[in-house]
Amino acid sequence: MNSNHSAKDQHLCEACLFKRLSTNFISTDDFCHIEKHTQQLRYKKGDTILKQGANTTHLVFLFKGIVKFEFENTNGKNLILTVVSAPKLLGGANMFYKNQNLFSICAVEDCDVCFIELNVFREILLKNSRYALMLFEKASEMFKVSILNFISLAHKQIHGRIADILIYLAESVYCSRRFDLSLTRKELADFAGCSQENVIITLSKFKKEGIIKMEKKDFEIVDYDKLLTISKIG
Amino acid sequence: MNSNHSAKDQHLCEACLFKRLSTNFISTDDFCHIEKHTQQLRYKKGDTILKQGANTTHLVFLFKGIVKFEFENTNGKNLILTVVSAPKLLGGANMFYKNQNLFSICAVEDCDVCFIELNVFREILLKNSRYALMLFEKASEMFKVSILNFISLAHKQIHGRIADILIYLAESVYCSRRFDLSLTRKELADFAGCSQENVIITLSKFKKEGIIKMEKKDFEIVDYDKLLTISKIG
DNA sequence: ATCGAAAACTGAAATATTTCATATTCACTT
DNA sequence: AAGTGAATATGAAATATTTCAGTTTTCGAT
Repeated sequence: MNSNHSAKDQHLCEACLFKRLSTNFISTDDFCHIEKHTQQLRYKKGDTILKQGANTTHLVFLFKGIVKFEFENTNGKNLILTVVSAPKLLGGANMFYKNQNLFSICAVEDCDVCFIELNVFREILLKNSRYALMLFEKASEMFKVSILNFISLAHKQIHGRIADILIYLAESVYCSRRFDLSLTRKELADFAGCSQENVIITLSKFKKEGIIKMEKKDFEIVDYDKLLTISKIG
Repeated sequence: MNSNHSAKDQHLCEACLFKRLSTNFISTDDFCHIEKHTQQLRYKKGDTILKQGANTTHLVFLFKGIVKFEFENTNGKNLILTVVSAPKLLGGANMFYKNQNLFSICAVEDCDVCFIELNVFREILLKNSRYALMLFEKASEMFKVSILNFISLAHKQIHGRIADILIYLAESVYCSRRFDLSLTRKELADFAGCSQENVIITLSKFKKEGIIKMEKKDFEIVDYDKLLTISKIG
């Protein structure tokens, strides 16, 4: 089932955003060292990129595609912690903690990623504290997003939570009020922490009230302000 | 109402855990530099130590007492993100992010804390990357706890959430199965993300079933295994 | 010691959410 | 082109949770 294979048409590191960002902080030599211990891979929609419970040995730079962070419960229930789109450095939360992956990272769209060896990366961080601090700021930013998700989940009802998710997807994942949703209704439910049926009912309601247009996977936020209001009142 | 005052009987830095931990990684000179830019303060139960929305200018080392991390919503609802007891370095999440406090930190027991100037601390981190990475690891650990809270909240019902909270308090805050709870029932509700009444009903149920003993603020976990089971099935 | 405000508690009604049963559509394989 | 399983959709019943109204208890300030 795991259909990744070394990408034939390798993206050149020259064009890579991560390289451009990094070489503002570290020497070209240091980046080359990272590059030597990096493997480029391609994943199909549905593939698992990092598996919950496995040892954290690599950092992942997502340079194309969309992934979900998914926590699988012992009783089979899933929870999606967040959804992010390229370009993004993944594993920030665990980046500096030698341990097991807290959650899985799965492709919800075809993805191209680079696997960077963590121990090599750590060496570079030790040599370049300014770089380390910059990356930690980025990780803190991700932490912030998680906290806000957490808050939404904790004291909003379904309408507010679904509104939050639609806003988040439009703002931070698809960067457009109209998008072709990569997630199933079930995955939306895992994201909102509710039942599938409740997602469907709520989306239908938003559609009836003219807040969104929705045709299968094709979504468009029509009344953004109303969505913000729903988010606010919870 | 803010009843903090410079502690008369200052704790000596010599005895401080934070100093002992730090000087494993940085020079005594560097630690003295931190010390010079540190202020020791005492807070009463109920006082706010760091205010949500204020600029993050200091790191806080809590060396005595218990605090809650509280997010205040626009519509007046509160959410407690976590509760931690001394000794602990607070502000790890925002530590390397020059910004506003995402949430308030309030004393739920009388607290003694040291305020450390963030810009001074940053300098030291830049000079001592090994120290920085060690602190990142600690911050990541806190992040992990938040994620697990988040998961509990997201797909457990009240029984499971209250069980989780009791386990957490016993294990990580009071370090004993019997404890004098510093939080009100309302605060427990803010922690569990539910109504006050629901907390009371659930605790009464646990008491009736012989899982806990509870007399006012005096709590004791009697049947720890049953609590674990409840936590597991959600 | 007393007063008043805040906290703890209880039961009933209202509301939100899940579960279950069933139908339809969609995507994909043969 | 037909068949299969997954995804989407809908309504009703069961369950969980909140809200409300009212009572008792606790705790700190005077």
